[in-house]
Amino acid sequence: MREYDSKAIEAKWQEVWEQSKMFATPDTVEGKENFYTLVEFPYPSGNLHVGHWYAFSIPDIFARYQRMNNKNVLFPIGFDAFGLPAENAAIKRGLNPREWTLSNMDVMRTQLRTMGSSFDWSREVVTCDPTYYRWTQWLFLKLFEKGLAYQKETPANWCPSCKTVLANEQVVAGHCERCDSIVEKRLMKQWNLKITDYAERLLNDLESLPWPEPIKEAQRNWIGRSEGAEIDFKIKDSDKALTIFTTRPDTLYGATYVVLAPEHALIAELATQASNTSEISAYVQATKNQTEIERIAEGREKTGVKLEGVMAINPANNEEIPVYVADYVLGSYGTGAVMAVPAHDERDWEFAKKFDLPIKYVVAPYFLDVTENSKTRPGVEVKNRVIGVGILKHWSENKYLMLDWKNGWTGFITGGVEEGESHPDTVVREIQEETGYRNVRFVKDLGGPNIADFYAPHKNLNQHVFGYGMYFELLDGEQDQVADEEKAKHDPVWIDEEGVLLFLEKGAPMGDARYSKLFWNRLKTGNYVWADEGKVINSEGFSELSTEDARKKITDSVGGRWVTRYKLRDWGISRQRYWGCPIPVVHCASCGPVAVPEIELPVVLPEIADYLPTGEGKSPLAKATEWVNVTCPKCGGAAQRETDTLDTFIDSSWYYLRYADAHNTDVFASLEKQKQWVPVDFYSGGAEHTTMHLLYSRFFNKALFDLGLVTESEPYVRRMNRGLILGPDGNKMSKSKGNVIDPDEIVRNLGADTVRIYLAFIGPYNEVGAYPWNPDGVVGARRFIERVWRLRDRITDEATSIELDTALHQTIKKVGESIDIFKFNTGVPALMTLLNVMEKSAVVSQEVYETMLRLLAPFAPHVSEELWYDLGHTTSIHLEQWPSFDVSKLTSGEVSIAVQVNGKVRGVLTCPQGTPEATVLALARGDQKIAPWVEKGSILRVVYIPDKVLNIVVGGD
RNA sequence: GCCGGGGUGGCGGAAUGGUAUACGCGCACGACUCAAAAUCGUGUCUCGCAAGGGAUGAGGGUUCGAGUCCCUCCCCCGGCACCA
Repeated sequence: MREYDSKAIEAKWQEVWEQSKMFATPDTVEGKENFYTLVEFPYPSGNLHVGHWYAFSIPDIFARYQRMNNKNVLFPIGFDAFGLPAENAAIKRGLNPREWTLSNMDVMRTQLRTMGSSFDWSREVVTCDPTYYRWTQWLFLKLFEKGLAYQKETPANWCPSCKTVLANEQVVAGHCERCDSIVEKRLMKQWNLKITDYAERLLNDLESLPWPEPIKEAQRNWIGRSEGAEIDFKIKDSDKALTIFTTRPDTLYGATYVVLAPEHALIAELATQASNTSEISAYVQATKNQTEIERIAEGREKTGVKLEGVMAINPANNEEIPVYVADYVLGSYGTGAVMAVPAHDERDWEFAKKFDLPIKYVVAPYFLDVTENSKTRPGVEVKNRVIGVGILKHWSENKYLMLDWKNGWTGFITGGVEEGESHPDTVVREIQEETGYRNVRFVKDLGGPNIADFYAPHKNLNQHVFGYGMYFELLDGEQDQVADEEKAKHDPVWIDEEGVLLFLEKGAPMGDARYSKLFWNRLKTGNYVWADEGKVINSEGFSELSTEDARKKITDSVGGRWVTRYKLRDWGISRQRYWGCPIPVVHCASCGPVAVPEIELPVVLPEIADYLPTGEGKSPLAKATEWVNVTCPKCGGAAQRETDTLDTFIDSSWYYLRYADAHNTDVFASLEKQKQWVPVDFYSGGAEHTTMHLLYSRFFNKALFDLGLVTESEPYVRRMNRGLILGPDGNKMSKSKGNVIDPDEIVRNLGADTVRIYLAFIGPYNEVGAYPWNPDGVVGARRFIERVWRLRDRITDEATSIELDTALHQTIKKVGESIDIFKFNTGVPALMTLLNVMEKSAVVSQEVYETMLRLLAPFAPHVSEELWYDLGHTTSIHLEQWPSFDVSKLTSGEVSIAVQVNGKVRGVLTCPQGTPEATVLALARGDQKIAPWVEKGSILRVVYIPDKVLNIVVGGD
């Protein structure tokens, strides 16, 4: 047979499929279910890279598979064509952004075809085309009418290089996501969408979506729902009060100062009351002008200024506490003011340490012992005990003194505090009594109390213990005699630093071990903050309540309000750019912002000569004065068009709807067509869009749903984030590293089918992995196709072996399952394994070979088509049905059973399928390899997993 | 720091709690060839002559049986950056 010429074959079939419009999708097909497979559409950057191949050619396998399973599959494609790169090209190279974009799209269309992808090009959507953005504008106006789009003067992220505003989400660690410049803050009047109105629904509706849990979790965190209390703190000598938000009102008694965000509205008023007005305004001014990056560069060192002479009153205990302004409190979250509880919040702790503010402990770590031996016993007397826990260091070595109790317990030196005795005195006394050491120096307090409940068997008491930790150093080894009575109870042992925690965990009652460990960690790390739950202490009538219990009770007692807050902020959608969808609004001096009448849509983006931003934060469109100046649609007076354009995330928030009805000139998508296709059955895209595009799009869809414009409240049924293809060196591909793989070149040399097979094979597509491109590995994929090609010459009409038949049916099952769950990296190997069996078989029937070709067709569409026709068929293999497997042919009737003795495999028996346990056992005992192991003892138990494993448990002797 | 995902041969990776290392790459040897490439065949976790032992980041646990489930710890990758 002739050579496998991938280039000629692929060109030929791509042409045939295109001419015959094989993949144009009708809206309905008799007897077929509709199935909508969507891949995030590309930005027309100019060139397809390997990442695009991974993004589009792999879901193409899935689309083709669904078609062979009798589905009417919509697999559309288009371009997310508005965006900054076009504008940058215009500015830097003097090109026309539209022409730049359109010519890039032409190049990419050609490249996309070389994949052999089965896109329906007849529904192509291009967001910069007026026939598309007409509807983007129309939908924006619907949201505007509904009150979901509004203008707001807000501090915006300002990129001095792009001369444009960025969304919070587009700022990466203080830098512009696109150009990497340092981002500043600037006040601007901008359009926003009220996504926060939908926070609750966006969160709750995640519940029933069959998405991967990590994606749902990321959205939950992004929405950031938290419940807490709003509590008013009165200002002394003033009728004012400030409202703080806290998720931990249970720590109210520990609040020792209050902090306002620099943006807080009350600062101006309070500053006049303070004696250091100018210092305060200087600080506020300084933080305002600070860029995000400067805040980070500060190394997170806390800064702030006290409002001298201004005191707030803690409503819980009426204590007067100072008020600070500090930038570690954010104006955009909660109420922009917090109560600071340094004992139970890391940030407050740092700030309090720096400004020497009081620290008050109001939550005790609480440990309830749940181990069998020492959990509290019902009906047994409960005794309160205050104990001192002493960590004692050796006088010359890095070792610590611990007790090894005869009852199996372990721990530091501890002792009950007696009436009138100080905590350190207790521990010093215990050290002398229990170990005889005399010369001890108290070094520092390790805090407390930590509370624990456990059962003490030697006293037959339930102990309710308040533990206080202390650190001591031994001055020398001078030692008294220890009483015999003490010696009988425990041995003192010196444990080196690394061994301390291990020794504790070995035998201490769990409660004891955990609070002892806490004291140890405080000693080693200096971190005294307890931000977790526990028992409330030092809080008047609320002491001894669990923190959870105390939250609402303390809130109620001070007249606080229980509220729900979200991290999610409204979506800023104004962009001071040219190359975007014009916002269809006219600003009138007397009527305010007025919607452009529907009949005048689209507001067409005018051609302009100069694409540079004005530099004052206005879009270059502001320079198109003829376009800008219009009459007000409402009053007929002079008015100006809005010159900002829309965030491109708006364009991509509804494109999946347009694919369902791409050519409709009356509506953006008719309800009838929507019902046929929406929701999207499967949506594949990049992990970077988990919280941006994916959340925006869900919001947009829900808003349209409420307007009766769409039929589904969730747009995407199944979602998968794909991974990344790295360069051969294991790094992200980049021109500077010189590790970029050019797919065009590889397709030219090895063929599109080879690249598809290799990408499918490289790793699991259902996980967000990163897979290095291995140039040798690609050759393996090519070799596989060539072997399939060569095998064609060996096919005959004779019947094939049972062995081959079994392998075939197993492969049908395996490959289908692998595609269903997007683990193509197990499907391709299954095909390779089948090929290995076929090559070794004396006879390969045409039927078996053709079945194998059908399994291969979604992966390698060109070569399978070529071979299919070569075998005499006159219609495309891609119109064939996916083969079905026969359950009875999945095994050859013989199975190999692993025989284990005490869990270790000692031999393998080949038996007819369904052999009963007794027979297998008898065979095992008669097997000369297995028998000696069985005979080593008497059989205690036999576990038999039919057709798989026989485990013989042999006992003692 | 917080959140999420992972640690299995030389490499990419496979494995409903049931014979760990499928499949591919690489490597070694052999066949074909004057020779090479291509192709085909055999081998390839590790220690051991063998019988057998040991390995899925480390340590413990549950189980007849653990890469898989539970606990403690270490390390790597991705995302977010003071969210009260």
